Amino acid sequence: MPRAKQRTPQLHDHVLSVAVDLLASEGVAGFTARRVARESHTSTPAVYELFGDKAGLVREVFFEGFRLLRYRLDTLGNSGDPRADLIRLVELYRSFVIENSVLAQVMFSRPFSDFDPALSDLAASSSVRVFVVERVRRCTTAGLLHGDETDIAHALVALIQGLADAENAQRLGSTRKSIDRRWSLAVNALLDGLSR
Amino acid sequence: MPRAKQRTPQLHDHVLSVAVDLLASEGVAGFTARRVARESHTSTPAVYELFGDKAGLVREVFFEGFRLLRYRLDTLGNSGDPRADLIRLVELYRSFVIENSVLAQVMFSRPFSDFDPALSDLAASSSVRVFVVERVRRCTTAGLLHGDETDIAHALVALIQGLADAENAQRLGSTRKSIDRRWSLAVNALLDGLSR
DNA sequence: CCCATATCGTAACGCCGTTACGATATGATG
DNA sequence: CATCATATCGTAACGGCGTTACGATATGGG
Repeated sequence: MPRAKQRTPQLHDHVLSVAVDLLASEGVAGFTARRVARESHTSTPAVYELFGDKAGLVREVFFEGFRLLRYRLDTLGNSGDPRADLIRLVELYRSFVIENSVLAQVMFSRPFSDFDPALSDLAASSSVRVFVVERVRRCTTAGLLHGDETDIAHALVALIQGLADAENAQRLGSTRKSIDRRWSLAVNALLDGLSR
Repeated sequence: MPRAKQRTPQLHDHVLSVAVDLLASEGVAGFTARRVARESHTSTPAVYELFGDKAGLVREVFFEGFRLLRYRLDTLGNSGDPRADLIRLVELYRSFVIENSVLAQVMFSRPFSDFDPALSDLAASSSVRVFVVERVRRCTTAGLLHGDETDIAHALVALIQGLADAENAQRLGSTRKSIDRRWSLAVNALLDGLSR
């Protein structure tokens, strides 16, 4: 028998964890398959056997991002005020995108011209939206919002995404105060407009 | 005296025009300095003398994008119904982003890990927002919207951007009908929420 | 002890961004 | 008219990337 295999699922997980860290620390430009391999103390062909190609590596980081966001959302409680809970959902979503800005780029933009999420990959993002839909439904059943929950969730998520992108690109304002004010204005206006 | 210069401002403009076309036709992955040079019937060092580096080339495409968007917006008339005009502004903005999706990526995402728009570059995007602010002001002075015009413009642009990104990524829905419905719901809800 | 073979990493290929540098063209000079 | 100085040009090089062919290697079975 030949030598024991080193390119195991364990190594896969280790490399993926290193990849997520490297992406956060070095940004999109520093994220190369060779670099990930070196940082993981393995060889480049090992990474290619484990992930197929660079797009495959990015895809798994993409999935990991949605998993992390979902974990964060799951910590949200239920205060009995569905609209206040929705506001806190927005704040959590915002803080995730701001704190993990490069990861969020991979999730919501396509900074690597390789990996273009196919429709099947988009299931990851819909798993997060399912969560939002559920919190929206609590508002509609309480009579605080009116309309289709999925449509409302799409609108809310799009607004959050647009605001977060603008904030990340320093397009939303120059002071923390003005940025906060615009977040609050936009989200409250959207919810107000949906409440009648 | 040495030979006549070929790397003139005229060549600069020609290369830029080729670059914009190449970006649209080949996407981010196919957009390389070498390729732009070849397509422009010139040499790679010529492109580098004219634009400094690849980031400089992308930066000029970025500016050109905002110029084109601004031209489109300038075609908007004044119907006497400021809110309806704002809706048409949204539709024009949307169609621009959808029709020029790769160009819009360069304007609003950072698909090239080189070029990171500095604060001075963001003046380009603010020139467009100034236009939006003006149309919002017509609503506020008519009593149709209430609040600071700049804040409202930021909220509206962020929503448009988020919806357009979602639509481009096929995240906003699977049918034209549902996508249109969500655009309409979101924009009208935001304006409704700002109208009191 | 030797061998078959699965597994490994070195090194190659073509492409990229970038630039050094030799080739070249052209007006000025003797 | 021949020579020269020099600004301008494009070829070709360098290192790094994604990707992979292939020779080296380790290890259980005969």
